[in-house]
Formats: sequence, C-alpha cells, structure tokens
Amino acid sequence: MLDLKQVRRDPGPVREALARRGAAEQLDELLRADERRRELNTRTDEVRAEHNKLSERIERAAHGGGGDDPEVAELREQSSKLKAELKQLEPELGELKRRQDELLAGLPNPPSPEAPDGDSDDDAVVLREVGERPQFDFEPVDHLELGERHGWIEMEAAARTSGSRFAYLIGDLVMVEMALVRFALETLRAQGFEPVSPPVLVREEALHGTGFFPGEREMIYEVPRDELFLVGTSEVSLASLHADAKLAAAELPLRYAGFSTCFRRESGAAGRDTRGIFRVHQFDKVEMFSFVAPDQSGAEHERILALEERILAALEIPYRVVDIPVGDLGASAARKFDCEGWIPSQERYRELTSCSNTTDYQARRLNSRYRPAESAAPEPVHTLNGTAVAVGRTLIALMENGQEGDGSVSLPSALQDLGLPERIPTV
RNA sequence: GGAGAGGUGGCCGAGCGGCUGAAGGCACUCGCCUGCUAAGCGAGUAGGGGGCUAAUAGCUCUCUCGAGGGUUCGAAUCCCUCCCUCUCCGCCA
Repeated sequence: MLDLKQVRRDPGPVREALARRGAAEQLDELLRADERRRELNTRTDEVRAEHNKLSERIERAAHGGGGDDPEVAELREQSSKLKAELKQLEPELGELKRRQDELLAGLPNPPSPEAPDGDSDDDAVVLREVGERPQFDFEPVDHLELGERHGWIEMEAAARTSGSRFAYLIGDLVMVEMALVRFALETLRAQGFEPVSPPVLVREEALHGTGFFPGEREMIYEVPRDELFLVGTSEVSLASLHADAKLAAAELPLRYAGFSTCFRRESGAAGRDTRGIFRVHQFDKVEMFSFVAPDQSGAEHERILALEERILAALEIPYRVVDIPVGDLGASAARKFDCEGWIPSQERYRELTSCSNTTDYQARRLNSRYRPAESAAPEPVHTLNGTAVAVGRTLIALMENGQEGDGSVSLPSALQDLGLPERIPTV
C-alpha cells in the first residue's frame, strides 16, 4: 500500500512508476477521491469541534446552577441540532473513506526502477544459467512416467477422491519430500531463519494484508461457513506474524522459514500443465520470509536469492535466474527474481522458486512498524519472501534430471546426508 | 458445544456517565546529582486523520480505552452484536 500523504505531496515519481505497470489512472482516481474526502473531513471535524464545545458549556452550566436552567435547555437544543447534522455527515464521510481505501488497496506496489519492462514471461531478463544439463544416452521420460512406474504418483485415484489436479505421493517419493523439507529447514536455520509451522487457514485480513486481496480472490480456496481461507503460500501466515507490531530497530532483521501445505485454485490455468504434479491444487513448500529495516531490503533480496540458488545447486538441479518484468509482478512486489529449474522432458526451464521484495507494501497494510531509533516515530518495515523448496516441482526436477536408462533415479549427495540412498533402484 | 471471568498507553494497572487521552508503577529519553555503579531529584515519552507551514520543526482541530453499532447534550464507563484471551465441564487428533 502506498503512503498516501507522501504521494499527495509529490505524486510525480509514484505515478511514473505505476504507469509502467498500467496503474497511473487508478492513482489519479485515488487522488481525486482523497481530495473529496479531505474536504468533507474538515467540515465534519468543524461540526464536531462545535459540538464538543457545547457539551463542555452544558457541563459547566449544569454544575454551577440547576440542571433545569432554561439556558441549559437551550444549549441542549443546539447541541442536538449539531448532532443531527453529524448523523448526516458521518455516513457520507464514511462512504468516501471506504471508497478511498478501496482505491488505495487496489493499487499495486510501484515497481523498482531496476525491474525490466514488459508484461509477459518472454520479457523476463535471464541473469545467469548455472549447472550442467544432463546428457542422456537414452530417451528420458517425464516425471509422471517415472512416478507411475515406481508407484510414487497416483493421479487417477486422486481425481476420484478430490478431482483433477490432485495427487497421491507414495513410498520413496514421500521420503524424498521429507528429506527435502528437512534439508531446506536446516540450511535456512543455519542462516538465521527461524523454522515455523504456521496456520494455513486464515482470515480475510491476512490475505488483504499481504496484497493477495482484493486482486487474486479467485485464486484462493474459501471456507465460507467459518469465514476462513486456505493459504496459497505460508508467506500469508508469516507476514501476519508481526501485524500491528511496533518492533525495535535492534530486533531486525527477523527471518522465518515457514513450512506448510499450500492450496491454489489455479483458476485461469485451465488446460495448462495438466500432466502430472507440476501444477496441482495442493503442495508443500518451505518459504523464507524476512522483516528488515527499509535500507536493508535490497541486500536482503540478494541474500534470499543467493539462498535459493545455494539450495538448487546443492540439489544438483541445473537452473537459471530470471529478473521478472514489471507487468508480471504480483501486486505486492516491487521486484522479483525467479529460479527456473531445467525440466528435461519439456526441454526448458520452469519456475521452481521465486523471491520478491515487497518493500513497505505489505508492512503498511499489515501495520508492521519499527522505531528506527529509541525515540523516533515508528515507520513501516520492509518485507521479503522467497521459496526455499516447492516440494512438488523440486521432486519433478530431481526425478527427471536424476533418471537413469534403467528407470532408477540417482539422488544428490546433500540428500544422502539425510538418510536417502545414493540411488533409488529400478522396480 | 455448555457455564463463568476478562480485554485500558511499550508493559503492569486504576477508573465504571462530564473537569480522564486516561491516576499510579515499571521501562525508556534528556538534564541535575554522583570517584564508578546503584539509589535520588526534575522534565518528557501513544497512535490515526485533517488544517496552518518550506518543514519528518511548531501550533491547532478531530478520532481512537478489543471491533462495530446504539442510548445520552456528553460514554473507557450504560445497552446490543461480533472477535480474542483465561477458568471449569463436555467432546476429540
């Protein structure tokens, strides 16, 4: 969310930044709504002030003389009139305020000047490619083929149980999942990220605070009876950990590693990635989340990206890093990098992890602030998030890149440290 | 799910219709005192929204005592709804 006061004072730069993602007109509308609201606000405050003064006079008069003084009755009369006027003004003001808030909440984060132009995947800037793509002297198969051969993935039963885009993971694959989670959490913990197992059912405010609402409502599962929503990422729960907080400068940075199941409706993705577990409604994920001082968020973004790369490298997955163009950023991100892993069956890189600098956007919505100095006024922190391991997709990359001609799968040594075999034999 | 208690400033805690944005304590900041530390003395310290202003300085108005409504000239205080916390009972992984 924008700092409205600041924008009012100097709308130029923000307008320019928002124009890059097509939100300049929305900003103009907001500024007009704000103007109207302030006018009415001033009038309402004036009436209130007068009303308060009358109440004080009544109090003094009633105390000094008798309560049924004709003068007091007269004052009461006047006061009631003002009250009636307020009853008119207040709902009007409330409506204007609501409209202004709605417009403000609907605006995305102004992108970083460094984020590339463009609005599709194709405009992403490739920063680097890392790792050797595997050379197969046989015809490689895709993850579903491998999964079914080993009895690791069961999609038909899942479809009967839950519908399309659900899967049963079975046997060795589950043990690999657990090792991946353990590996990610240990790696992150050593870097100062506190492991967290957060709630996955959240209130509307949590989604609003992280910027998923109002924009992405159709992506999210609802439980209407209890007015709860299933999170699409633990970012939502982790961000809310310090909602309405006033942190001390010395407490920052605060870093968390959330592990949770994630739920996504994938509406609008009909027909895309329908094979296997690449795009499913439910998957597990380890997510990084940082609360930092504003001048640290750039460095923290680098740090999170470096960790994502370190994990992919340790898992021996060939990957590339792309800089996401402004048009492809989520509402809350000012800048985003994706790490895309090599998927042999598709002969291309696909998104495995992602990290965003959301600057003060979520912090303002969640009211997460800190005091830069002991007696300084509190100001919003910056928040960042990044995927450590998205289990489903990482399993795909491991299976496909590690496959051997006989159908066995060799595993990275990092996972052998966690009790997995060097290679899962053919069946 | 049933019965009860409660939610006040950074924290603890008083207030239960007006002079209370809020006593008192703790914590913190600045100053004094002090060989150092502790103690002591003095001053200060909530947030949001407007207006004046070059101003993140200052002045001023307004709103906020879990949230939202209501009663009243006037509500932290009375009434209603909701949320949350705690205790007991029931149920349950």
